[in-house]
Amino acid sequence: MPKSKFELIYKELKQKIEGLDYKYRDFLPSENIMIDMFSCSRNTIRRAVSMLAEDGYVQSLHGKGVRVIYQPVGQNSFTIGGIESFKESAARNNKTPSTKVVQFTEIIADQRIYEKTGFIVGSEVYYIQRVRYLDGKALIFDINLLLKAVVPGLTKEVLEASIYDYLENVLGMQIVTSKRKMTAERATQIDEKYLDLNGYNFLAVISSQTFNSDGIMFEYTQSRHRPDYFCFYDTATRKKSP
Amino acid sequence: MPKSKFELIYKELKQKIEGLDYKYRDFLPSENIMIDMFSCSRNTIRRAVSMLAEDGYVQSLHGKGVRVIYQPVGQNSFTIGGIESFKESAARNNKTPSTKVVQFTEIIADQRIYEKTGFIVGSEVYYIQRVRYLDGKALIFDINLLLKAVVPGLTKEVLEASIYDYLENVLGMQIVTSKRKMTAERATQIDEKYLDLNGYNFLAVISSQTFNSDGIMFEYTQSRHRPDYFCFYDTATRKKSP
DNA sequence: GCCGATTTGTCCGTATGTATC
DNA sequence: CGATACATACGGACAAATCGG
Repeated sequence: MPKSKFELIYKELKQKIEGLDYKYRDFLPSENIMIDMFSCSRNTIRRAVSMLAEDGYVQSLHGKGVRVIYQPVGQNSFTIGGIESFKESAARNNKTPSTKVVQFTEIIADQRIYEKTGFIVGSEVYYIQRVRYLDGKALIFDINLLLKAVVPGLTKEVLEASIYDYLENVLGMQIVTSKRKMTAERATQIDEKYLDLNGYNFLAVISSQTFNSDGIMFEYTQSRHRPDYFCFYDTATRKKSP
Repeated sequence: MPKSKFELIYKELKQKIEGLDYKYRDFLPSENIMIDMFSCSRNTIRRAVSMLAEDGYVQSLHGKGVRVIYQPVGQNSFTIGGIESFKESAARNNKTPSTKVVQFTEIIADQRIYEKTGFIVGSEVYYIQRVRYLDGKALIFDINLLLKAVVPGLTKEVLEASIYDYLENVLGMQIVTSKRKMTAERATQIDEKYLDLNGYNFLAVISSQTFNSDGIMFEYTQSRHRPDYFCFYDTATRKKSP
């Protein structure tokens, strides 16, 4: 099942940039040249390039060309992309991840919950608290609220494994958009109870709403990370005026 | 000077969503209808809609329509994506901002600075430390490194006002892309010395690299925020596969 | 400073594919 | 099945910025 053309071009250019075929401050070949290289229309090239720009790999300069602004990462410089998921960061560091469910009940969303999560008042939701471990260290405290109507038959076993796998592979749901909010907060008594805080009295917190392919918000998650195991990346392009 | 067509359409749709003409879970008019509404081509509509999707305002559903996923927010917004200066964000929140320069020297980038900031070794850079006040409270500690070659004639007076104003309005420079990294860190002695921490012993930290319209990274900033005055928003759209 | 070549930016029209209902 | 809606792709036209002669 081949991907669409613009994705293939995007991927190829991205690999060439990461592989330093195109280096920091280089220009990409011009659009007309790439049209021949990839035998496609100009729009298709432009689409691939604009995706690279969103990723912070390149920057288009009117009348001049498309310049590479990607720099290979040292450990402290900037990588690309959003949040590193629990699973991904575990894999990258060769750590063994595990999960413990400490709370699993059902509640009805009231006004207070609506303001905090965005769930419409009266919705039946699952309320879940989980602790995430890396190599035996309790580093992340996760609070999940899931719309019961959208996620029927949720069990503790699923939660111990991966909600995400269950939604995609078992229920066939596609997750499309996710809105996130980053803050830094003082550790609560709950955090201290469950996490291995190693002297820290504060946490990096990501709160997020997730929308499925029906455009319905079905999940609210708050993920509370020990700060030394957390990092969040982003690329912004300036817009003309509000 | 009128903006481009897709921007006007984007803006109008955005306002209608914010004004609740199109509400959460509504569908936008179909593309064909909007083609008539705005008398334009399909591509132009699609471009405006995809920008709204990037902002987390709508979500396109193949074969069904474009659904609104915007919900009006509570009071605490700092930035909803995009690059925004301290002054701009203060103005938007109706606060009175001020700035004090506590350090302003020149240095040469060495290997250590390169790894931390991305400045090429040997570059001459200005090194600046500033304290930012909102309504008289010292809330943000900013460290700026600016490429001297790109920002000649920088003075303390400029720093007290706004670097971005100077760059954009005086030097006519356009800021295009910014890569950011968010972490939570323990407060240092410097932070404690200059900031009004109100009992907090940690900070929300944004480190960012900024690129100008020549595609050159000319600025590295680390912005250290008191956590209760900090919030960072982001919207992610799921990509198919790696 | 002007002109022309090159390059990216905006916009249009059309055709075809695919998902939903 | 057909109608509707979004997704991908193509090709062409003109504008705007840049650069070299």
